[in-house]
Parts: sequence; structure tokens; C-alpha cells
Amino acid sequence: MQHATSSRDTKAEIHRAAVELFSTQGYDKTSLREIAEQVGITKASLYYHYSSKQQLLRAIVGTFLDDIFQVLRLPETLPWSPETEREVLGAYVDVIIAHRATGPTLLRDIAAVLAAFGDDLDELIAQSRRFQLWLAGPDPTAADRLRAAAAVEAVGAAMSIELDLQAGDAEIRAVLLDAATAVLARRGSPVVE
Amino acid sequence: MQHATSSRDTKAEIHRAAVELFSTQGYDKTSLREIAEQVGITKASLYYHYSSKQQLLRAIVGTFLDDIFQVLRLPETLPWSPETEREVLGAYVDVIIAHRATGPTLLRDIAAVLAAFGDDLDELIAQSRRFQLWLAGPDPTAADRLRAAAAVEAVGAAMSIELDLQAGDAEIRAVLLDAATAVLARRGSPVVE
DNA sequence: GTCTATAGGGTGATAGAC
DNA sequence: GTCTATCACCCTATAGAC
Repeated sequence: MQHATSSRDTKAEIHRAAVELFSTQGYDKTSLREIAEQVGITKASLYYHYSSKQQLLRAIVGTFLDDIFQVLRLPETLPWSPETEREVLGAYVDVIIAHRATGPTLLRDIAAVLAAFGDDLDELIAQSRRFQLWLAGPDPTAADRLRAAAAVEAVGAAMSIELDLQAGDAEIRAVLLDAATAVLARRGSPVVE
Repeated sequence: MQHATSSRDTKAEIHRAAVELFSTQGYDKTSLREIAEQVGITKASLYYHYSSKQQLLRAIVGTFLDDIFQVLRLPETLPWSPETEREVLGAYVDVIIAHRATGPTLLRDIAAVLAAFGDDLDELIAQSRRFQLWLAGPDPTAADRLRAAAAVEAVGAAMSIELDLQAGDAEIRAVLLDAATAVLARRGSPVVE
């Protein structure tokens, strides 16, 4: 029993260290030596827990992908309305916040993530496009679609904020939901050029 | 004269090959050997034209870097006020839009751009942080700083929109400026949790 | 201007002892 | 489960011949 516990702890520590280093330095620029050093083991020991660097990346990004896909598919079952919009937007914010530590890795090392997940990412882009189109509301103009894209990007700010920000998850959630809503509320407004 | 012409052609070919490879593979994953091979010369010859890999990168993203840094530095000389805020925000939107139009290959691929910034990315992040802090307004709360980050991200939507969007630069500019302003207008609002 | 050759370093990954 | 030692490979960059 003690063996299993020790094993799980080390594996979790590797996972945690990898998330931190990948996020701050990027996947490519983070070496397995660095990760091992931070955990206090050697590279060889790391390989006992994860059979390759890619496997480690898959373990990290995999859970995020599962969650985000679930949210992006929500519109498929829900007709658009102000109420469902708020519900979907809230779910999206929740996922972004929950996985904001892995966010930078995704944004900075798309190439590596693409190599690790292949076709899944193409589907993510397509799904994300449908998601934004749904958010644009019924019969959207080009400006409305742009507003929907801007609203989604605004929520993504959760991934780029600093760690020293003195705000709890609940506050971050409320502010970003409010910000996205404010952008979407401009739908239908005349565009003054 | 023939020497100079030949020289300029090779240098231009290196530049072209580098743009293509950086865009598709990212900066880190593209080796000078690959670039040299594509041009039909050796690495050593490449070093005759560009003194380092970073120099090559600077030649490619130089103008964008200069422009974005110039905008991010604007707050240093301007005290915050509603008027200067609108001016700075407008300048930011202009740079994003301008480089979206002139360098679609480079700017549309977020991964390649971020990778191409290399070590400058750290300085860009620091400058961007000061920029966002200024945008948050005087004596900002944590929520206000988050709103500023969200506003900046919203403008960034210009980079991720599809080509089939039926909207001119002027309309995109107006919509994004309006969206960012709408987010910033929420500053000071009570956060309902 | 371009080449060959090489220095000097880092990387992911494996073998085998304990 | 963790270690030491090592392999095979790739990288940036430089020196010097042509």
C-alpha cells in the first residue's frame, strides 16, 4: 500500500511540475531534466512514470480537451435564447478558469499539442467556430459574429492573467461573464465608422 | 553589381524560406539546416547573410515588433484619462488590424507568431502587463485589472476571425473598439458573486 | 560567397545495478 | 522506484580553405 501511495504522489508531482514549467516556458523549451530536477528525481525515474515526453503532454492537455469539447457541444442540444446563452457562456467560463494553468501551454505550443492530439484539434477548431456562430445569435450580421468572437476572446483573458492577481475564482468568473455579456449586448448596434 | 544582385537574391530567398518554415513549424522547431537546405545552400553560408538565428527572426517580425512595442509604450508618456485611453486603445486596434491585413500568413497562425517572438516574448509580456495596468485606470481593483485584460483580448479577436467575414477594416476597427470600450465601461461596477 | 569540418553543448530515451 | 552511466542524435555557431 505504501508503494502505491508513493508512486501516485511522485506521478502527481511530475504532473504538477510539468504544468508549471510548460506554462511558463513552453513545451519545447522545457526539458525533462528540468522537470525531474524540480521534482527531485532523475530523468530515468521520470520515464518510469511517463513513457515519453508526449505522454506527459497528453496527460496534461487531455483532461482539458475533454471538458472544453463538452461545453462547445452544448449549443447542439440547446436552441438559442438569452437564458441558454447565459448558461452556455457560464459553462465556458467555468472550464476556462478550471484549466487556466494549462492555458498557456495550449496557446504557446499549438504545434506540439497538435502533434500529440492530431485530428482532435482540427475538430476543436471547427467546433469552436460553430460555438461562436451560435453565440452571435439568430440572423447575425458580420459585426455580430465579430462581437461573438470578441466575447469569447475576452473570456480567454482568464488564461493570460498573472498569478499575483488578488481575486478568487468566483470573482474572476463573475467579472469575465459580465465582460462577455457586455460585448454581446452590443449586438445589433449600428456600426459608426 | 552582379555580386550585389546575387547576394540580395540569396538573402531574400533565405527570408522567404524562413517565413514559410517558421509559419508552418514554429521558430524553435525550424533549424537553420532546414532553411539552408530549402534555399540550396549550407548553414555556414546562411550565417554569412544573417549573423544569428535571432537576427533572421528580427528581420521577419521586425516591423510588427516595432509597431506593437511603440503602442505598448504609449502609456509611459501619457497620463491616464478617458480621452487618452480612447486614443491608446484606438492605436492598439490599428496595429492589430494593420498587421492582420499586411501579414496574414504570419499573423493568422498564432503559434508561429508566438514562437517567432522567441526571447523577446518575455519583454513583450512585461510591456503588455504595464499596458494593461494603465488601461485598468487609476487605483484599479483586481476586477478592474481583469477587465482591462479582457478588453485587450477582445481586440485580439481580429487575429482569429475567418477570411470569409464580410467586413472591412473600418467596420472591424469600429466594432472591436466598441467592444473593448464596453468591457472597460464595467470598471468600478460591483462584482456580484 | 560558399564550402567542409568541427567545437561545444543540449536533448530524449534506454540498460542495468540496487 | 530510483539511481548512474551512456547512447545516438540534433542544435547553434565558428574557423579556415577555396
